[in-house]
Amino acid sequence: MGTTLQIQAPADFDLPRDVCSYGYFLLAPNHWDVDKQHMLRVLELEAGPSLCTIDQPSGGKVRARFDRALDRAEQTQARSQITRMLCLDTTHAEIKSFHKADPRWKKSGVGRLFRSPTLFEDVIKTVTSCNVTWPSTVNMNRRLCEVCGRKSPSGVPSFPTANKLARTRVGTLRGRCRVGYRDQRIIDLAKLFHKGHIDHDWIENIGTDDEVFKFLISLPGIGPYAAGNIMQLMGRYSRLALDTESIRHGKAVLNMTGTDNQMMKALKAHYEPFGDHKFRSYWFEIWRFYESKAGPATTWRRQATATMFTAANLSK
DNA sequence: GGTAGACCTGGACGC
DNA sequence: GCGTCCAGGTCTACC
Repeated sequence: MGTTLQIQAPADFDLPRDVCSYGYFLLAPNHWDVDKQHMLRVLELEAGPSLCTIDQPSGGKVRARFDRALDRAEQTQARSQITRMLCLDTTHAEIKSFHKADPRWKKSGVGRLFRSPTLFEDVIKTVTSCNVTWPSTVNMNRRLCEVCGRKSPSGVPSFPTANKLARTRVGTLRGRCRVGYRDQRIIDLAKLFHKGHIDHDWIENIGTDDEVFKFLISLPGIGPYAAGNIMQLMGRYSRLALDTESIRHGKAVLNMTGTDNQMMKALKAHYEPFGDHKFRSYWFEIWRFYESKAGPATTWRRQATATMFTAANLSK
């Protein structure tokens, strides 16, 4: 008999909307069940991995059902991981302050961005999203779980821990996980996390945005785009994560013109009025564009998006 | 400080 | 089916 947890959620939290708010909800080991409108994924806990089904049956508390019994310490750990994934610690008041800065999103209520249960997983997912198209990111994450993850009692693999990736061979990551030149960088990052060289409290809560950005770009495989993205995944929305997709958005949706450098400057100026919320304003514009092309995100299936979100398709 | 080229995978395309 | 081209962000060497 597995454990079931009931987790308090903010009054404005809406599971399907707030899970299907950022692309990582489509990356393994996350699995969004379109028919049942619930999330399945394996969480790495103290006594080993456990498959967890997360839903919000009556629109109130979040329910998490596990495929094995969890002791008290594991329950605390699971609550903390789920809270991070779903941004349950982002209060209604914080969302309202975002809507005050950018009222376009007040009606839909969006404001929380889905993320991983750990900062480490968010960092590795970001590295796998650099210099590749979305289908490759989907495949890399699937293979990382299949090759390096541990299986829950139900036989579903987890996302590999920092400890595991720190001990994985370069050849395994390149040959079997197909991460390409990112192999050594992933191992180096895993070692930094595993050896405790990343101060989670400082990076997530104490350091200023400028200090944290400077630190992130000093890490292997992390440049300005990746650092900006990791910052938003920590709830720091004051910086943009600009890439070629931003250029496409600027041209197609904001009617901007010019060279790439001019476009980057214009994009920064465009989102400046949103201050500390600028990443969210930028992101929900992009997300709205994707949904106009592919339907509501709550209906997206991982493999379908692997062909949907190619530059060729989006520019059509 | 700015720029060019290498890094690697997988999709698209032409033959 | 095979070969070629291209997209994608980071890193390093060079000016």
